Amino acid sequence: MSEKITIYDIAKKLNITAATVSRALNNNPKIKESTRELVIKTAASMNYKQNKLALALKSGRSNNIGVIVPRIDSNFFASVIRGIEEELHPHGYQVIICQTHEDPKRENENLYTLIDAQVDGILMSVTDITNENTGAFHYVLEKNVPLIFFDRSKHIDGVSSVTINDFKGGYITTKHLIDEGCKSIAHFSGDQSLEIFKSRFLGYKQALLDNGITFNEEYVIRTKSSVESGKEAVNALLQLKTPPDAIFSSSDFAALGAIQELKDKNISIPKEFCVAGFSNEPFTKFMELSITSVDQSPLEMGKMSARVFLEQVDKTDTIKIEKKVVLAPELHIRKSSSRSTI
Amino acid sequence: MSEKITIYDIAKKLNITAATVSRALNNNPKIKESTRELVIKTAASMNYKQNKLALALKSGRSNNIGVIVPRIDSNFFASVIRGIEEELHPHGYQVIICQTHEDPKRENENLYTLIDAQVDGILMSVTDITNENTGAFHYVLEKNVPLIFFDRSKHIDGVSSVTINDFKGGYITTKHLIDEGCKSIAHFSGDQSLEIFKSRFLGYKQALLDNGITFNEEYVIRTKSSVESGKEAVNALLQLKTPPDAIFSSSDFAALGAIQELKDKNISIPKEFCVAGFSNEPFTKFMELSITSVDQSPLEMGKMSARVFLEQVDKTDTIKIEKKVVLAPELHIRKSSSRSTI
DNA sequence: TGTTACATTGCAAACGTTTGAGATATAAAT
DNA sequence: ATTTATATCTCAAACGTTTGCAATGTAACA
Repeated sequence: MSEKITIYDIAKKLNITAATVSRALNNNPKIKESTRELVIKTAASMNYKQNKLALALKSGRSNNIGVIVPRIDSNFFASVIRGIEEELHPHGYQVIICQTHEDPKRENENLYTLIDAQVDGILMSVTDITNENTGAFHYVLEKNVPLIFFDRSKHIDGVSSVTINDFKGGYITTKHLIDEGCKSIAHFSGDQSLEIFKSRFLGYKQALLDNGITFNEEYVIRTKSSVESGKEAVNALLQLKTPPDAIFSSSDFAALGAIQELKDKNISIPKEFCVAGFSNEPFTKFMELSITSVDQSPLEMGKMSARVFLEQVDKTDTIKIEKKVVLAPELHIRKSSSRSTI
Repeated sequence: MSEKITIYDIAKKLNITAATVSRALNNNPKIKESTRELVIKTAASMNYKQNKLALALKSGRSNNIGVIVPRIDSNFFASVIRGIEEELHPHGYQVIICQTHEDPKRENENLYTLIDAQVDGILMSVTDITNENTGAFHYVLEKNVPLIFFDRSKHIDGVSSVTINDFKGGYITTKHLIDEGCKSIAHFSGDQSLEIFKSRFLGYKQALLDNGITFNEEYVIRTKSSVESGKEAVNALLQLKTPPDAIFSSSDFAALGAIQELKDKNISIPKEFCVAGFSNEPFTKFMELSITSVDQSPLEMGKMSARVFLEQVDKTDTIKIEKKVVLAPELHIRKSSSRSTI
């Protein structure tokens, strides 16, 4: 049943050689038009399909690209992947996805596996920037496989990245809270070994300074990206001698947790307390008390990463162009921080 | 820089043949222990990496599996993919993802592309069951590549599937609404050419009949899975001579739209009107007025699909085992339909 | 010493394609 | 008629593995 037919089968049928068949199918100009047509026609009639694996082995290119993310079931990463897939699909690339679950070991393992599987490029979001074991990354670079970071990046020579301006995201959000009349603004931060969280924090801090508000170390709390974590954090804040009157959270989930807890304590939002999140998760705009949040345009980020990859691939120049694309964050102001419109 | 080293390089260095190297590395018992150790050691020292493409060409197995979904940036599909990836990763499979955007043409194209890329199996959610052009599916089956449907399935001989019991999902949800005292229950349905929507509708209908409520054709509205569509639909319902007092929606998004519109019209939920959705999207439990919804356990569905694939692969028996796994839906009762707890 | 058995290793084909270099044929130019 | 150029095609190697079969070596046994 369904035996694989190769260019040899076509060649035998037409009494020509496999090389001619190959050239005919690849539109090589050295082939006479009439034979080309004949080959193409009989190839079709014999239901010939090119063996991609053989081609990959011969050419060394698999037409696969690898994408590594912490996890795929998050709106942000799923959207980025969608962008990547949509941009690369027309170019004949298939997308292989890997998850790290925030584990540097898994990250390394995925990198090695992808390279060993001969992918033509790797697009990834780093899990832990402090991980000094950059062996896997250099393994990628040695093999001359384009490597592109998106969102969570790491400074490595010759590696391009597509990120958003997290500093600005933190800045404009904090500024917005100040403009709404908030006097003491707290901050929920993620793991600051990741540059995105560091930058959001610095943007927050700078906005405070620029507006004459003294920075208070006590107001910065390390949270995880979960509702529960947000609840715990806001409770810690409320037990301070001088609790804040606003929160800029690096996570929409933590922001939601804070809001739920504040409501439980009958603290009115946004009148007494304002909250803003980050990522523009779908639920933030669905809530009755919709949540102000920073949009990271994940779809665009994915497409842009893919485009950077396309520029990079095929450039066999040893002079790698290191491209740094920085997208602009967009603050979506909603009820959780809109005192003016009430 | 970084020349590819092959088993021939190792062989040359040790003055043995490549075949021996290959066997040594693959733990073939015909190789003397001492040479095996020697080979392994020098392979490591030379930084040898097996060429997966060559292996794939030789064996005909790529160690890739394809996953086709309508779109990846939906919580449900992303979670299924996560489940698939986590189950298959330990077995050395990589996951290639493709999107159809509900377009049967794209679906066919993806099927052909994946087969041509020599994947070892295809796990997919169908876009349109009425699509009579089953050529691509048979192409897959001819090649003897395991094909497994998840969630949205299609009846094809020899194809396994992993779904949830949508009929039951529709039934228990409707029954729940009846138990809460709702007398006239409307239904938002998706494209009934898809079995999942047909089944949910039938479950809904059956529950009505079993409880002495006459089925009313007017109460069934075809919606898209969007907030906007839900708003339009509920408005249509409210303009009927005898509007319903509850909605069982096949989409959480449409359910949300309905709720927003009902609130706008000052109709109290759940006192005057109950709403229940389907899919258990994250936002349903985050809302202040949390939304009752049917959980489809996507993670479990993904893992189960992967397991079915693993059972199927390697079974070169022409007798294909056609396995139909049906998971149980779980109703998460929340505020939007809980009159009793108020 | 010759035979047998067994453990190791080598040889070469196979997977299906691409591609540089050589071969043949055809036509044009001298 | 001989050379030159060009168009078209064939040969064979290469990509890096795996694997059936043959070959070698060694030890035991008769």
